[in-house]
Amino acid sequence: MHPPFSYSHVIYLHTLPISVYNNFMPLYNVWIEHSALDLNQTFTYSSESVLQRGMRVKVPFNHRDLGAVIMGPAEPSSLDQTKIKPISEIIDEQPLLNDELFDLAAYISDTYVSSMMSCFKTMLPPALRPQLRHAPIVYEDWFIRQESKQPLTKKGQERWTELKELLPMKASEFRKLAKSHAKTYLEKGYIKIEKRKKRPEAMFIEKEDQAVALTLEQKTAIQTILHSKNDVFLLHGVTGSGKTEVFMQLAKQAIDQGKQVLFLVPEIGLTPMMISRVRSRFKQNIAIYHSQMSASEKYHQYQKVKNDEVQIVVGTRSACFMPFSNLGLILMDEEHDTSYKQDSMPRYHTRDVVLWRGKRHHCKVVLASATPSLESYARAYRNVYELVELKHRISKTMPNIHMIDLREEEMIQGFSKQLLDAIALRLQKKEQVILLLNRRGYLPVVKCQNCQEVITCPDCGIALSYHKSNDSLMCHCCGTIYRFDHTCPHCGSKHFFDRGMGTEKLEQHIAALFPQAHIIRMDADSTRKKDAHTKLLEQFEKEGDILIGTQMVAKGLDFPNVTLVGILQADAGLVRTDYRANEIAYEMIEQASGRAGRAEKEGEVMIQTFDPHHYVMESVIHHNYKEFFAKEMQYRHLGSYPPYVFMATIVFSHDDEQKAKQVAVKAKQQLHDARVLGPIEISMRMKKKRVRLLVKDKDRRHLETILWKLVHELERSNVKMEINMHPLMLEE
DNA sequence: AGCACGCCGACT
DNA sequence: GTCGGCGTGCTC
Repeated sequence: MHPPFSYSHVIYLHTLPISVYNNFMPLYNVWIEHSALDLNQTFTYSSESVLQRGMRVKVPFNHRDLGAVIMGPAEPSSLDQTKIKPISEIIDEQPLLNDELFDLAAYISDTYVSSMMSCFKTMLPPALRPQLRHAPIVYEDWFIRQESKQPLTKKGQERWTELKELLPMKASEFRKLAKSHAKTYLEKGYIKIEKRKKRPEAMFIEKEDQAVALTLEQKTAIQTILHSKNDVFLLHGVTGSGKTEVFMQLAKQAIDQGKQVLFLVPEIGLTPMMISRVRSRFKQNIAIYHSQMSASEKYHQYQKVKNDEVQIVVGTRSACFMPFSNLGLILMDEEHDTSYKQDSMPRYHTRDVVLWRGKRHHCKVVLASATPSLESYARAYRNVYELVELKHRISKTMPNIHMIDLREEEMIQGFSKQLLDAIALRLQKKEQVILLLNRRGYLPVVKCQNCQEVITCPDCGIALSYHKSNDSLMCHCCGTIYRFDHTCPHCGSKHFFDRGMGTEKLEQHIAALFPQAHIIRMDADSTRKKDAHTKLLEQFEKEGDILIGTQMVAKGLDFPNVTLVGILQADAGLVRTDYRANEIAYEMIEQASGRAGRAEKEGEVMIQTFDPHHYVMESVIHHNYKEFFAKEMQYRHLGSYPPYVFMATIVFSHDDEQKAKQVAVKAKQQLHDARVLGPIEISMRMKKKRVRLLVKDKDRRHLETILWKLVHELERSNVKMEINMHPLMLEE
């Protein structure tokens, strides 16, 4: 029926109608969530509705619908108007992210050179991530009171006067109480059913926790923080000095002023216990957020904060993104802990996030640790942060530390006689012992078994790694390969490798030596099951004599009856396989020492070492962090490491190693105005060969700028590139 | 990633 | 002629 001319008209309508239509429709830029591509650019779509920044939508993208987040209105620019498609679905009626969180996403994207979408995904609880339509909300029936004139039996009327006071109540609970009456009340209209969102309450081990009297030192610390004109504090308190109590009192102050508090704890086995302590102090006013919670629990806690139902949030890393409206204080416990840095994109550090939020909310931020990170202490040293110190234990005495010089000691199955005697003494006194075994470095380090000399790179100052395939030594910092002649340059010995001893083997030995003792082993193997960590510790507290384990027994434990801590291979961490090796070694030994003698009984620490005069050991003996700091800063200065420079690693991965290397070399050329080390080959992951560059720059902004430029220029390459800004470890 | 497009060989 | 093999390239 169509006349000939209308045929061409139809074609016209099919090729250009959208542009005609779009002249009347507002345009929006959106960020798209793509399963494979890390799209770090906005795309323009049209919509009839008025949309706000931070709302989630669905958009057609290359023949399918994808989740996206609105950035804001777009100008009808030079972009080919015919390409613009309409938004297919609007998910949120209100923006999911408020202005502050949106700006925070932009800050993280900027400083960690990662896409905006990856930031959104990290900041939101799993249930609200862009690709999902709805949060998994579980409903349950509740009974609500209602007026009714319908007659009841005498008995029914009597029960009703009692029961009506309890409403509203969960239907299942009411039925238990009212039995058959429930049905009658419902039929006669005295109650009605309402569907309510189920509120999953996490399981907690309730421990009574009450405010305790403060020491003068604690009081002074609190007063300093409250009345200082500064906003950021580094609370350096020795182990057992009562930092937590200082936190609690500061938090209470802020809450009493009607403000919100964020209390961050590291992600370790003890996290649930620490959280329950804070919870028992603050009761109903609290939201809890940590990695072991389910998606629906996280969602619920997130909503509580968003609806202003709580005044304090306690949680691990991801809790730093909670949607606060009126933040008055941020507390970050154990600020040196590596679990505060995310190990996937965006590789943000929680410390940076809380400093940013603190500034935004004009609130105080307290970073605390017995062993602060070198970066934080350096900032305190330069008065960027105000240093507040707790130098004394509540129990008054720090544990005595004995170095056991293994060069002069006879060893029995990995234990020196001195240590064995000390253990026997404690067992006799019915006191408890913790034995810490260092994990050896993950790279095969070449260490002379005769004189303990470690072969290091003359340029980078870190230990060389042995590569079996070509019987050579390689520096994993700069990539230089050295010949290995199997002779110690120091003493001429030819014995280089030793067989390390695992926790399991040591447990067997100690069990054979002390057959009557109850020994509990804690390592990656024995704590794999859910809650195994908590159970093992409860068991130890109740009936254990000896707790033996890897670094996880060094952190946060607070058992009053532990009077001896033995560190078996203290030197393992002193080998510089990484620029932070000594910092980690110091932290571990100092933290482990802190587990001894926390109450009235005096504590003792025994450290087995081949190198008792190493500066890490000497600083530990005197519990002298400042001494360690000064020495370590010299090393960082000489080797050009943080905090003297800003660093980033770039990992290139591909099936073909040569291809990855080619792109890395190209990248290195582009980064010519920074100091670039590598490329070096690193361990494979996901069946891909990987190659790494290390970039150093004195100017943080400059480093960010050149890396962003690199990202844009290598976007089209088929070699995957991952940037780790301010890495805490070089090897992955 | 996916999905379309395109260019070639095999087959009703 | 046309069905389907998979290499290439793009996604508002």
